[in-house]
Amino acid sequence: MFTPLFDHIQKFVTLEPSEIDLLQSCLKLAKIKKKEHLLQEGQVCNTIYFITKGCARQYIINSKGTEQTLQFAIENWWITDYLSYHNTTPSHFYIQTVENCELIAIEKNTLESLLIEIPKLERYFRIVSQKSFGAAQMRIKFLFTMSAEERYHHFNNLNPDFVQRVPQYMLASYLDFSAEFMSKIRAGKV
Amino acid sequence: MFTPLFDHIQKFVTLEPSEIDLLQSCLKLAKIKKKEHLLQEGQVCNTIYFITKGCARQYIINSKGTEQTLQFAIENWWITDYLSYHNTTPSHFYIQTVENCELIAIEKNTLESLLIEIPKLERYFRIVSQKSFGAAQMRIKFLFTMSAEERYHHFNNLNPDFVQRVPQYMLASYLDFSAEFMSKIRAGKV
DNA sequence: CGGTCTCTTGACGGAGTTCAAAGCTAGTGG
DNA sequence: CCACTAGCTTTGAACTCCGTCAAGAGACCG
Repeated sequence: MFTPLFDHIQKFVTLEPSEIDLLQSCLKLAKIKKKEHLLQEGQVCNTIYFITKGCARQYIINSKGTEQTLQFAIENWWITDYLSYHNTTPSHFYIQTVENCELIAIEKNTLESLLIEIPKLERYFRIVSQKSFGAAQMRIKFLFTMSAEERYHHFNNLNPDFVQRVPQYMLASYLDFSAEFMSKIRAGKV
Repeated sequence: MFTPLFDHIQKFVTLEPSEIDLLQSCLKLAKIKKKEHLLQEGQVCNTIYFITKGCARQYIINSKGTEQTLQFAIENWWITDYLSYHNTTPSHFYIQTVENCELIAIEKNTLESLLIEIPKLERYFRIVSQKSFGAAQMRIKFLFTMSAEERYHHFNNLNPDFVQRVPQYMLASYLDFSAEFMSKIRAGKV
């Protein structure tokens, strides 16, 4: 039941059986229904989440009252607000499940102990977060250089299966255009 | 001469004197003139840079042939292309000095050895890159929710001293609008 | 089924781009 | 130390991509 996480970790570091046992004893699997919140804006984030099944997203509510999705997380992705987590400051974001999810939630206290007991995890999270940062840079590049239509087609090509899983208005906001415009792109009326 | 880096590291982890000696023996300070490139698009990135003096930026050239700055790095910031670095793939970015710089360049080989010799550095880089990732998320939030004029004023308020240091067209592209439009914002003609 | 989300369509408007030309500034070499 | 030049900034007019609004059509879930 924790195997997706162990598999993911073993891609980057090799844990001893004893370390796996220790880690396992600290983990809890949670089943969360669709549309539930893992984090609310204004709340201090002190948990990190690893999705083993389903899909979650990080979003904000803009000045017009519309939700805008900043990030999706699917199987084998971590999701949290690292700024709020590290600085113990109120979060600017909501984190919400998009589908019924199974996920591993690790509290800050637990994680801090684990990182001390199993220093290899420092390496694991270092590599994972450097890659995430790299991916965020690429995301900004695409937002900068592509038109709305190009972003849509590009995303569709890279994630043909994922597109089915989320409502179109969420994807539209992730790609930074309106749901109406997305509809026109899909209809070829643009 | 390496003190800015040691100071920065000691904010997050405490190194033993022997570790400091080892680290020091592996570092080289480089003086780089303004407008020189540390990384070219298409090249595999196998160096990370810590700025001790000056300013550098990561940028791309868009389809119209215009440079667009994705990130600035000033004193006490790391800059590199982590995706190219980790995957050994050609970079999508240029990295270039904006001012005359003094920086510490660490090759991938050297860094990998250092991380093994001084495991605390794993922790240091984990924390730094998680914070960077958090900052990238905030950047995307601002790009999504603010108008061009709001982004300009917001950036000016947060970095009043920095704005003087870079040409306006670089800052305009970083904030994702044209140099001409920036000029109009500054003149209050918008 | 009934109501609430979600998606579509068209008309209109506006924030920001593009282009071209002129004005300014700073660095460089004589 | 001045003059020249290349790079940077400003300005205005025309244009365009995409947002907003409003209304209707589906689709899904209880």
